[in-house]
Amino acid sequence: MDEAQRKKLEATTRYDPSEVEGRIFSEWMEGGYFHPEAEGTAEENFSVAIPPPNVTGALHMGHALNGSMQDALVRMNRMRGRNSLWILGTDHAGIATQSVVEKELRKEGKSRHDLGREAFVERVWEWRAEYGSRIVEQYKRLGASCDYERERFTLDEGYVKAVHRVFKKLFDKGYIYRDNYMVNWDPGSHSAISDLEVENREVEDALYSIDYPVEDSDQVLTVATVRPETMLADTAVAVNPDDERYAELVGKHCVLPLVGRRVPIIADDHVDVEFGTGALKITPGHDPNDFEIGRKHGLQEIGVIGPDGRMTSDAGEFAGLTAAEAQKAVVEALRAEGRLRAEEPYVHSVPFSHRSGERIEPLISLQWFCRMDELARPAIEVVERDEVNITPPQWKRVYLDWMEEIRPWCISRQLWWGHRIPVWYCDACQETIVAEAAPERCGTCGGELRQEEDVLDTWFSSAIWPFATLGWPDDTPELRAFYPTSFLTTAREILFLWVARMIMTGLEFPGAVPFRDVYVHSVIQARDGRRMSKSLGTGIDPLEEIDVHGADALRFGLLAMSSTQDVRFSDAKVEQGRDLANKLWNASRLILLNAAAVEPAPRPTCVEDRWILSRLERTIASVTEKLETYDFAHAVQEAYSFFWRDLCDWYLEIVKPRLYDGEEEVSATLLYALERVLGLLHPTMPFVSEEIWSYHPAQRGHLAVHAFPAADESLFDDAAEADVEGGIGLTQRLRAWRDLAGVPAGATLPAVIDGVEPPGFVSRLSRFEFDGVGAEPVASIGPVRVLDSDQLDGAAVAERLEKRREELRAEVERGERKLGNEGFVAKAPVEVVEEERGKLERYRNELAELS
RNA sequence: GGGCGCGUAGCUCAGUGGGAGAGCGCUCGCUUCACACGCGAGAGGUCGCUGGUUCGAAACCAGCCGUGCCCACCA
Repeated sequence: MDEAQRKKLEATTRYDPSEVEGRIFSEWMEGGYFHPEAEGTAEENFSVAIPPPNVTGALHMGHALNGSMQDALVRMNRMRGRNSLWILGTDHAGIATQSVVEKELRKEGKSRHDLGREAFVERVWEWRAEYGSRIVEQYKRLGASCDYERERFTLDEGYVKAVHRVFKKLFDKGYIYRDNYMVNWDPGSHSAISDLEVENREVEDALYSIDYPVEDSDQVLTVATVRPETMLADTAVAVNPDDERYAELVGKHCVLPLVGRRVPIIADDHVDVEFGTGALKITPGHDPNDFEIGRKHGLQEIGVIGPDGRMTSDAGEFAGLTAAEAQKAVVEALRAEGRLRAEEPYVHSVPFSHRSGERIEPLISLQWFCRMDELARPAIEVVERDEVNITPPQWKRVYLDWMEEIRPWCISRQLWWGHRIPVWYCDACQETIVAEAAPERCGTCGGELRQEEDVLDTWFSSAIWPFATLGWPDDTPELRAFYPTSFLTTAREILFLWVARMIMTGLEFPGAVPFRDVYVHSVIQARDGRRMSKSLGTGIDPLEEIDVHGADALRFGLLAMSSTQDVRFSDAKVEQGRDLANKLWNASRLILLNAAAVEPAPRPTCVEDRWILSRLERTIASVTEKLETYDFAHAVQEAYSFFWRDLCDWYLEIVKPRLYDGEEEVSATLLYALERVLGLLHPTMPFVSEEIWSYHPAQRGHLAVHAFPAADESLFDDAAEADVEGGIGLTQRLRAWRDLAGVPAGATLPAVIDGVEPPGFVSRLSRFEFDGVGAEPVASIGPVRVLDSDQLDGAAVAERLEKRREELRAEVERGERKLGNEGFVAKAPVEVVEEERGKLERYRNELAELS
């Protein structure tokens, strides 16, 4: 510490994160600490792949929490000397990014179709060049020690190569195929989306009952539906095979009202006898269940609603109407024909697009699919065998259940922004070519080729993130040094969407699990318990919290509030973090400005020294263990409590006289403790710990690459802990007695010791002189006999005394009752009974003294 | 319909069988030479309800009530 530093330390009584954080971060970057060489093996090294945020994204609390946890472990391992890589990058986020740019175009009065595909995609790249680094910069504000030199993007050149390789391989294995199939059509993004991008919401609709006349009879079959407009595409009516009411109708036909088409009456056990009339209209073209039934029975598939959400020409007179308009018109027409039997309100759950928010239109369309069964099997096994460990453990079951039920994945999207599917068609000879790189001409007939228009689901590329970012499919040094990665932290909502798929592709391609541990972190809710969401306006901006309280405060707060359950955002916890940073700063000022010039080392000379060293080392052991097991909430709270309570409230107060005296032993011990506390806290509070470290006499380089403390068990000392904790307890009782007896805060009271001498600090911290003479004892607190003096108010003392007697009587009564219970004495463990006896005796003795 | 959580001090949350805890808030006292983002001392909980297991339950079991999330093709 030079003179300028000393002056600054003396003058700065308040830690100011805004002055520190930018400067410290630049120093880290200049040091190149976050950019490890690709050396060694994945076994020796430590690596984490960040869940890539959307390139359109802004840092939200989920990122901030997840980032704080990853950074804590990455920093801890880096400090331990392991070659540590935290790979960072962004996801091209097909629909989200395309929408942002389309919105921009709309402001200019244009659509993407005005530009054409090529120009539009060019435009999205421009957008990305301008705005795509926002979230990366925000991770820097958080202090995340990612390797910013190895930043990746899911559409960059090498990544495209990896995606094509995966597509080709899966196609060659027969997993990827093209089919006309029922998909979730999102009219908002004009694309198919996967099951996982659909959310069901409760909606109040009307349930219509419609009479379908049975051919050559005066009977009618009444069907119930919430979507009467789809009756135009009905190709059957189904009843349950066991339903006796309709047994003789099966095999006959109905005649569709309005349409006039003959449709068969079929039997299928999907039909619920109890529901409505027990007759179900079958619309294979517009309902997922009906689609399955239709395929099973070989029914015709008619589509009356098009991709634009409007009725097609097959809808006859209703063609051109939107589905909603058609619904009204069809209902009116049915009413007019007297076919509408009933209409009643009906609440049911309806699929909506998670992407655009619009109601999903189930449609049959030509899409690319990936069969999942073969990929899922090994991914199930590695989790069953705990080769991939999921914490908290209840998520293992959830993962396995979902994987057992996995269905084909619709991987094509009707978008322009994304990985264009590497498939080419020859119109001349109808050949389909799947290739990793664009072929020149058709290999069969030499004809012109036309590339598939669709792009891949964004999650298709995210699924290979842990190895594609390391250079796969090439055999790169990075891949050898950092794959498999060490662990993954994630929000539970992407357990299926992303985590499961990474495990599947990891096993299929590099041939090893992508990570050994998956930690599913808690969800931080808004202050009022609702979800944090942009649309609800309930989001809390982490950047604002960083601006106001500092990154360390936010990191501490988020970790502290993130127990395994879901938890509401707590300003108090962030403020607790802010206060801790300030307390660290000020306690460090006390030590650094007063310590003698000595080497930091444990140099205990008395019981208090042995006590604090024991507590320090035990805290290091415990906090470390909690960090390693992803118990971040308890880790930070325990570090807080050791530092604030034990070190500041007690030890620093105890040793101040020795410190001011320039005593070398206590200086060495304090500098040692400070060095270790800074190291211990650095993974969770990197900025303030790094800043303070720059003033520490042992500082030879940055704390970010200084050794993380390993607990020194030789300093554990049960006897010293017991002695000092006894002294602390006595001090607290003495202080409480003074307060309740109305003694002025500054007064020193005379007393004598009758019994075991307490540790030396008790007298000073409680402001009692233990060598008082002459006066009568008026109170007894442990071994301390308080002597009468003119600073005491007799009435208050008497009142205090009586209160204590009351407490003791209650304690004695409690003890007697417990020990009088024969069952307790006979069945409880001996040590528990002995402890009770000891306590009872102490309370009886004290009560006797006071009477 | 199935699954997983949660209900502990005014608030947000710890606490998995032996005397109810933390942070914030509140009350009282401290301009004590690191820190008022501070120091000291307090007040404040029939641990959702009802049964059960146990010498002993906030904790274990059952049921109920309340609440949140995930999954699911009953029109």
